[in-house]
Amino acid sequence: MRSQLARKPANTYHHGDLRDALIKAALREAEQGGAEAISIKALAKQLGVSQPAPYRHFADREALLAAATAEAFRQFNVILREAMAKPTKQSKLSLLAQATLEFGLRRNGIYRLMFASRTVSCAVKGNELYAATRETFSLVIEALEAPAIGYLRERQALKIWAALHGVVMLAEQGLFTGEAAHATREELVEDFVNETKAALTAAIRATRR
Amino acid sequence: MRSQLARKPANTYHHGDLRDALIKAALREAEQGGAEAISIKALAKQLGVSQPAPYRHFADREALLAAATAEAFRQFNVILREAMAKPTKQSKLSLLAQATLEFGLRRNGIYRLMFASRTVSCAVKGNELYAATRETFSLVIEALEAPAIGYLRERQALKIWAALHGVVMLAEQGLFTGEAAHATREELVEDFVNETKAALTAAIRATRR
DNA sequence: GCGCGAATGTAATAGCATATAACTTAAGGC
DNA sequence: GCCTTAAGTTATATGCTATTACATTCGCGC
Repeated sequence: MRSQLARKPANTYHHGDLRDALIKAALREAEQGGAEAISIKALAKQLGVSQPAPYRHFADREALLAAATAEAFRQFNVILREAMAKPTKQSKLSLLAQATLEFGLRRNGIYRLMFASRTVSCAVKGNELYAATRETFSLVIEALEAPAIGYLRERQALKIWAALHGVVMLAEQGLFTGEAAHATREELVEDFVNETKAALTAAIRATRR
Repeated sequence: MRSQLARKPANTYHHGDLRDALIKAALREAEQGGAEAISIKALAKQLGVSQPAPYRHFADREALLAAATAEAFRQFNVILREAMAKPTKQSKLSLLAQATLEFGLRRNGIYRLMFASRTVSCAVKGNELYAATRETFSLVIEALEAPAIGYLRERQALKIWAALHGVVMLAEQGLFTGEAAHATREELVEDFVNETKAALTAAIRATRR
């Protein structure tokens, strides 16, 4: 098992860990230009193998994208977990929200790959991609720090996730310009976070009575 | 100026309105598979012209996508306007939200084209694409039916837009499954609408005092 | 350690898409 | 009516995906 980003040594026949190297390299490419920037041919050249070699590990380009997307979700999950564990006075939800915004903007190519519908929608139960996305959802629920009340907690998790996702997408597309620029992305995110907290405490109070 | 979806008649040399026909045909393709489904070559074949013919009207594929995206935004704007004009007891904001959700899901290929970052982010001031997206934003502001209070109205418009966009995207990717499925997309959207209204009335009350 | 099957990589090639260059046809102003 | 120019055509270069047939190595049973 060799270093995962390495080219194949010139005098060897087998790369050693091509599958993993392809995924890593694909993510590196996606960092800049999203899914479109991922070319099987280019990756093969980078890694020093012939063009068809990747097809030994992935049925087609879609399969590689799916694997790379799953890996991206896992990396995202790690970042969210770390963010929530940060020792600070801020709530877990606020930390998760800020981390999501930062990831979505600073690593936008990868973020776009993750939500490039075509790929994610091929996530089926039992899939590694399915598992990774479900874990993200679990982390959002965890960030709410609220007890289960019917499915209200799940509902709030979905809402805040959707809101965060929307902010990232619109921001990336330069729709925060003109008059709209007077609200920063961070402000909007904090608004959503506070509304979520308010809705949760209200619901909890309601059930106590 | 001939019918815009028509093929070129076999015995003529000029198509007559190829530019427009290309945009319309591109949107028809995008309806199914988003931006990726748009192929210059395929469009040319459909319209009965040679492959390079489209390049007389668009510098490259990106330019065609940008034009198609602008047209999609204009069609979207028309739909939003019609929805808000519907005679009903519901608020304009609620109508706009429902229309957005429906458009985003039922015509998802086109919706994805519209927000395929690569394209939208090339919207520059003075651009037709820029104009179309700004008009969408204006419609959201209009839907709020609220007076201008600093930039608070714009901020709420951005928030609800982002939230709606997020719901559409997550829903399309099948993330409303499992426990999450207990909240329908329509419910989430209505939640966001109500929170927006509440925030606005609160802000208006605050300034009156 | 030897042999053999499975895994992995290569060379050659087909097919499709973007894009450019050089040439042709039609339209419209003067 | 001529002549510029917009619009379309044929031919072609380049790049990507994917398949087929062939070559090499790994590792496991013996």
